[in-house]
Parts: sequence; C-alpha cells; structure tokens
Amino acid sequence: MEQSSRDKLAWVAAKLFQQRGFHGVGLNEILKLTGLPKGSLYHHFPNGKSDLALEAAALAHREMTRIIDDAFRDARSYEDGATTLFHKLAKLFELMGKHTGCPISEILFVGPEQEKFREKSAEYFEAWTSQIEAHATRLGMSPELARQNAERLFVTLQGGWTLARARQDGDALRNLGRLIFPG
Amino acid sequence: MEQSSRDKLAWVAAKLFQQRGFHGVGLNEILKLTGLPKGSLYHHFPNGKSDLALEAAALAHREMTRIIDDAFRDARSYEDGATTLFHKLAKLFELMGKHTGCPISEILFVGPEQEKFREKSAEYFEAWTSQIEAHATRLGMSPELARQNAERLFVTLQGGWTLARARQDGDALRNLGRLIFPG
DNA sequence: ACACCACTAGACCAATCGGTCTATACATGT
DNA sequence: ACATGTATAGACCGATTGGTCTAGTGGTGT
Repeated sequence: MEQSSRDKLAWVAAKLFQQRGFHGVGLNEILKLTGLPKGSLYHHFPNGKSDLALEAAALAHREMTRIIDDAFRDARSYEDGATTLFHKLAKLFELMGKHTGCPISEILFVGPEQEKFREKSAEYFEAWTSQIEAHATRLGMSPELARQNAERLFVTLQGGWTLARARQDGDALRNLGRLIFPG
Repeated sequence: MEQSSRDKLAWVAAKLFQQRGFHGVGLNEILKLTGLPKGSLYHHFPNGKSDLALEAAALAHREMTRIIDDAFRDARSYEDGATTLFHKLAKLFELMGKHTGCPISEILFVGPEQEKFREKSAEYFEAWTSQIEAHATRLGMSPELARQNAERLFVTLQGGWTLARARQDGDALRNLGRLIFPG
C-alpha cells in the first residue's frame, strides 16, 4: 500500500524542517518534493503551514518515542539502554545527512508569537523524560534517581545532538555514554 | 558615547535571530527596530544578511566568552564556577524574555547549504569548551578529567537551555548543577 | 444515470523577501 | 570654496512567500 498524500507531506515537511527550521522551508519546496499540488496540502491541512508543522512534529515525536522504547526494551541495565539509545540516534543522525537538529526544537521553536507550538514542545519533551524515567524504574532504579537520571539523559541528548550537528560527526552522540557514565 | 550604527544593527539582529532563527527574521524588521535605512545596512555589511548574521554570531560568541570567564574567575572550585555559570545564564535567559535559544545555534544552523556558517559554529563551540577546560585545569583538575568535564558541561548547558526554552523557565538552567554534580 | 464526496490541479493574489540603485547629507582635508 | 569619503535615506526590483479560489477528476452509493 502506498503512503497517503497526507503522510507524504508530513514526512517531507518533517525532514526539511529539521534541516532549516520552520521559517527556512517554503511550501513550494515541500510540494515539489512530494509532487503534490497546493490544493492537496490545503485539503489535508486546512490551516496550512502551521497544521503541517504540528503534524510533522507529532510524527517526529512518535518516532522518537519508538526509538527510546526500542533502545530500552531489551536493555539489561539503565546504562545499557542509554548507551544503546545514543548509538541509535547517532545512526539516525548520520542517515539523515548530519545536518538535522532535534526535530521538536527545529519545528516548534518558531518564536514568541506561537505559544501553542512552544507548549507542544514542552509536552513532547516531558513525555520523553517520563518515558525514560519509567524505563529506569522498571530496571530497578529508585524513583528520585530515575527522575534525575532521565532529565540528565535528556539534556545530554539535546546538547550532544547540537554538538554533533556543529561538528558534522555522529560520534559526538555515540560517545555521550562515556560522558554521562564516568568510569 | 552612542553605539555605532554597525553595532546597533548587529545587536538587534542577534537578539531577533536568537528568538526566531536566521530564516525567521526579515531585514525590514531589523531596520525598523534600529531606525536605520537599508542603505546603512548594506554600507556596513556589503554582503547583506549573511554578513550581518556572522557579525551577530561573533558578538554573541564574545559575550558568552566573557560570561564564562566571569563565572570561573573568582570560583574556588570547578563545581563552584560551573554552578555560577548556570545561574548567570539563567538570569540572562530570563532577561531576554525566555524565548531565546543558544545564540550560535539559532544564528548559524541555517541548513546544509551554508557550510561556512556551520564551521563557525563548530569553531565557537570548541572555543567555549577549551575555555572551560582551561579553567578546570587551572583549578587543579587533571587534563583528561578537565576535557571530559568541559564537554559534559557544554552539552548539559545546551540541553538545559533547550529545556528552559520549552518550559519557559530559567530554573531548568539554574538547576543543572544538581543534575551534573550529584550528591 | 445521477448525486455526492474526497481529492487533485494549478492559476492567481497581496505581502514580504533580500538585494540594488541613485541621491543626499555631513564631516574632514586642502 | 571645493573635493573627497563615509554614511544615511529610501525608492525600486524581481523573486518568493503563505494563502485563496475555482475547476476538474475519480470513486462510491443509490
């Protein structure tokens, strides 16, 4: 079964937004890459670019959620899961061409005007953190330590991603384990 | 003494870029805020928006360098200096309206096309890291530990900044000390 | 056959984009 | 007084922006 026009638009938009941000991508470019006319876009996303961006962010969020679960599902320890996650994201980063930032930040940080966007970003980030927290407790960590480690993992991930992007080197993400788990 | 037109342009541009990114700010908006005509902009920055962005980034870089030095200069320990830095940046973040991201990322991550921008970002990030590293060794830390801690501080800072922006809460930056220095 | 609906198709729009251009103001040196 | 160079001033340009609108297409139910 072929991917629906709606999905195609959201995927292409997500990829482009991650490279140049919300303001850096024009609708025409998205349409050219998908091969769809403008009418289709405004049929599936009546509010235009904003709707499309929100859907692209939701898409990226779901994918990230899946990746986190994949990394921790078969982990024998929290440290093991976190390291796997770093490697998975490094791989993804390289696969995307080493020019992408955190999907959520790039799509949803558009400025002080769009509060709804910013709220969504906070919601997604919190979801990731508590998801990691849940895995940590499941793996035997105490509740307070789990929360703290989850937040630490999140900020490390964000910062590492930025560093990887600047350096054009996925190893900045891969080596985060050594940074966060000394010894 | 009044600020020169060139500096005024760069400062206003830096502030706006940090909120909405390079692509999210038009020249007209910068000109309106500075009160200068377009002729002045292209007189001081012959290559237009790119020149302006590079100067804005250089400005932000110098300021960050100064803040890091201020935080560590009178620190009695590395941990003390890092904590002070977190607090200073939290203050700055709140002063700027809680909507700004890392100046370098926001200004210089414009997409795969502008390699020069990306290279500059890597250069600035490396400068910050080795600056922190130098402070760490000065405060008695071993060379390997100094490098590792400097990188850890950098990624934590980046991630914390992103989190603070999403949450609209400078405390995400202020509390990074507790996250990175457990116990 | 016909109506209905989801979707495609793209012409068209005002507004804004970054950038170029010419004209002018003003200070300084001679 | 005059020339020179720096900087201001803003009209103007083609291209592109996000968005609207009308027309048509194709499948489904009756």
